Amino acid sequence: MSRRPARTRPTRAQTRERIMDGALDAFAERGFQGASQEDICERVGLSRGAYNSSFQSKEELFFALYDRIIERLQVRLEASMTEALLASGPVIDNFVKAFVSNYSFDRKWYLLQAEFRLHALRNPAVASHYAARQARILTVIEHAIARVGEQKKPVGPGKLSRMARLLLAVHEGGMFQGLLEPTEIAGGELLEFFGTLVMARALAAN
Amino acid sequence: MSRRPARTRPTRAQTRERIMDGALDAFAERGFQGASQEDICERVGLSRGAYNSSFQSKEELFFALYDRIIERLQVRLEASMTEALLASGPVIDNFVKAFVSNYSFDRKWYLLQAEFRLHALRNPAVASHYAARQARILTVIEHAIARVGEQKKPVGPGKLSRMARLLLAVHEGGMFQGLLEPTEIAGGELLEFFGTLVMARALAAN
DNA sequence: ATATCTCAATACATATTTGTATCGAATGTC
DNA sequence: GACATTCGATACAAATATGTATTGAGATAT
Repeated sequence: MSRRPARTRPTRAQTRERIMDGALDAFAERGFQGASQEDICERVGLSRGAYNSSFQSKEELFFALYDRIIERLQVRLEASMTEALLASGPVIDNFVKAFVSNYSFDRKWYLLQAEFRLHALRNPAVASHYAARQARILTVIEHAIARVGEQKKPVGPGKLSRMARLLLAVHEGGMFQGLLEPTEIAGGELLEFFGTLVMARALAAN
Repeated sequence: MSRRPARTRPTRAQTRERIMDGALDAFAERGFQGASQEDICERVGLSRGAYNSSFQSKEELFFALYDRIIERLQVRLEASMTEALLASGPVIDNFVKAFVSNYSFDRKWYLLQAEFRLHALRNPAVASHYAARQARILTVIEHAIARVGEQKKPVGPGKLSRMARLLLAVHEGGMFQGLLEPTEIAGGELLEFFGTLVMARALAAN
């Protein structure tokens, strides 16, 4: 009989996930450099042994964490984009709404993202990694914009790329300002402002 | 005879400045938390004694450094804005050009700014400080936009505020993307794209 | 069932950083 | 010119973080 005993010990992958959960909180609260191993571990009730056994270096943990976030983000973004484009109503509005509501990561996500950006700017190797990830997001946005444009007039590829980047830039900046001064301006407000007021015109006059 | 000997020792203010110079480099390269006292000091040939004698804490140094940068920035921005508005040619173009060329801090400045933003988001006390500084920049931008708008139709205050924030957001995001992928997109490109193509329309249709 | 192996907790040694104290040189005052 | 004071360099001590080694419990194979 090879009946296995009920598994009591978590799998390797599970503890990795738990460490990453702790790291997300710790990084958000104290920053990448400020978060110590102990810091990360005690948030999820693990010891530094688990940490060092799961990750070779802090960099590796950081990458893994960022990849996990980006992948989830991309999936959600893709889904909501296509959905918005198929829905009824003004396609531009749907598009922006979908973007705001689904790509608006929360505070922790923003902090991690910002942290990773800084890291990328300082380290060329990380920069290419980040750029590759961003490229995937940009592609999703570009597709969406292109399909919005179809209903008016096709958008040239160069312009498409810049518009996608512009949208991303507005989103990042808007998120920050929304987090910094929640009473002054809401998180997605700038992006909606940009989308409805400005971007619609740009496409209309394309 | 009270003839003073030639001063050989730098003034307190001067050494403070030197420490801040070192801090700017160190923070840009290794981040706020990553930069050690030794790190900062040896870049400008001073000892930790000077550091601890000049600044009570790292926070204080950080604030001082940021304030110094923001003040210089504000002055330059104000000057170039009024100049651009008085110059001949399309006022919108002048405005954006002036903004891009004068408010485009270099890599180090961007890194410090980003670092400070993160710090602000994590610390409420710092957040209000940051917001106050940003408000000064926003005011400058708002004035400029208002004056641009005068030539078309007055811009409402609510819209003015959002446009100023939008401009700031685009600038920040554009700077980052330009620094991350210099071969893909130039530093001020997004902002110019935004300014000439999009913002002009928004104002025209105001 | 026994043996082997893996994973995670604990303990230990090391390195890095910071804060404090001390000391010498430069400055300004009387 | 002597004296008190300030500034900045050096030395010292404490705290914190990291990496490695060891150990015990759980899982897998024979």
